[in-house]
Amino acid sequence: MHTCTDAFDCFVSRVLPKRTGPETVRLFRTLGSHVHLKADRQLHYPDDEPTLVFLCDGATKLVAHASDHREQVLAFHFTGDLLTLPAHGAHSYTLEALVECDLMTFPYAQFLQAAEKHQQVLTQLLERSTVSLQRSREKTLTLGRKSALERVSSFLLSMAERIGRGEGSEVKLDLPMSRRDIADSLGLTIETVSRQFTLLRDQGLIRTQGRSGVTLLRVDELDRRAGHLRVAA
Amino acid sequence: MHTCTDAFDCFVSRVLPKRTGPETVRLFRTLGSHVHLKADRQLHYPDDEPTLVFLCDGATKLVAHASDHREQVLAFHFTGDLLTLPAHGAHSYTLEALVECDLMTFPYAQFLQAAEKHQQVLTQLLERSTVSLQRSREKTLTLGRKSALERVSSFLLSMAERIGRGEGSEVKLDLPMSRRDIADSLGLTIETVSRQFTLLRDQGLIRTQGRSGVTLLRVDELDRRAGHLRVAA
DNA sequence: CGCCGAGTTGACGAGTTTCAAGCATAGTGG
DNA sequence: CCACTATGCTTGAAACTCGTCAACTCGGCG
Repeated sequence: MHTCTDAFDCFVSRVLPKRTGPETVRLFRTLGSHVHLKADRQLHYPDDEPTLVFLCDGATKLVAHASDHREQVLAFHFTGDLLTLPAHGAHSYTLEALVECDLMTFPYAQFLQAAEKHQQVLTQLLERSTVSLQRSREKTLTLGRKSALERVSSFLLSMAERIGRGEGSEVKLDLPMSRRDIADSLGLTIETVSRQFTLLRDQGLIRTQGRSGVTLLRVDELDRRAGHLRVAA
Repeated sequence: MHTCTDAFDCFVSRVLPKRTGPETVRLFRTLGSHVHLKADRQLHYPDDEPTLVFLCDGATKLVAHASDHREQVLAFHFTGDLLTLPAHGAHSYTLEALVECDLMTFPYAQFLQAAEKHQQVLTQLLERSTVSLQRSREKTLTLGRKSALERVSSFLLSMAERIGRGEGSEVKLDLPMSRRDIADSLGLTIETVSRQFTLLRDQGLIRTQGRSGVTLLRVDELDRRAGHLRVAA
């Protein structure tokens, strides 16, 4: 469990550049608010302006809502991630906790204004925004052109990269999100996701332990199932 | 037709902040290269590093390639847009001209380094990157959770916003992309796209003139077909 | 005016969703 | 500590949307 101060220190050390002066730290501290979210709770924020969120500890999902109660998970975030929660437009967006979370929130416009005098902060923001864009683009390809099996394989590989613990040639995962979250992230139904897990298990590419435990046994084969381009070699 | 210098001036006036000193202009000029692309040609660039591209004039598509010759259009760009062409990772990316184009290209890392001393340039980059991310997220929702009719309606509305000419309650569009490009952008086939156009035409929501001309007759109804959230009112 | 490629339309089939039932898992209380 | 229960996950069958294949039409260019 972190205190509010710990959380901010965490933010400073991860996002603000090294050797940030104490007055800069104070500046950003006054802009931010610390929020603690229990699992399955969502962040409340003014819908008329975007919010910058730093995830001090935990895991979250960014959800877009369309008409008819349909939901699409746009991204998952883990400890140390920085994300922008968009203002509501043609669709609305919410940030929901997958597990108990500590986060720092900043009004986007104010943060940006404060950051203008600190290039290194801007650079950090830009870099993280670029990473988010890159992930979003990968997701676009996945949703637009891939089959259910390819999507689930891609998902497992991408999670392995972000929260996997390598053990020899295997990679162990402890997924904080439910099958529903995975389905909403991949544009599938929970039933289809479940069927693909079963398929991969039957083919000996993964093993599952309980609801959240997954072990990737054959990363190379998963890569092929994911429809990744073969490296010309 | 623009000369190389015109193109750069265009870049300066649109991306660099007003009142950029002449030495700054020179700095960025030396980093960039001017490229002229005929329709259907693609930009060649070193695949090991990302490239920053400013579209001085024309229209382009950013395409991601998966295995098996499948293509996904990640984004369309029009005159004045700034975009980042990612380095090849699990998938490869190309930028292709939809019509004759003038563009300026910059090695991303070098540009960023040069920009570090010019906060306003960084701010511009960040702002445009954020817009791209926002568009990409909307696309994610579209591809993940919408039917063919909703996707095509969303597409038409988004194009109307970017390149539409309002005429009374109608909006006229001159689409620079083919049905194949639209299909590749929406994760559908050309046949399905064609069928949705026919449906919307039969319902009196759009009119088509030739291959590229589309007139949106009932924007409100298209909004409903697009699955946008009704504004609570 | 005629050609060629882009776009449209139709019939059929594959893959995913939907609906329904049964099972496992993790948390709860005896 | 173990049975109980609620919830999430898995499995199966039927329905439906969209993709595939094929034939045909239209529009723009020589």
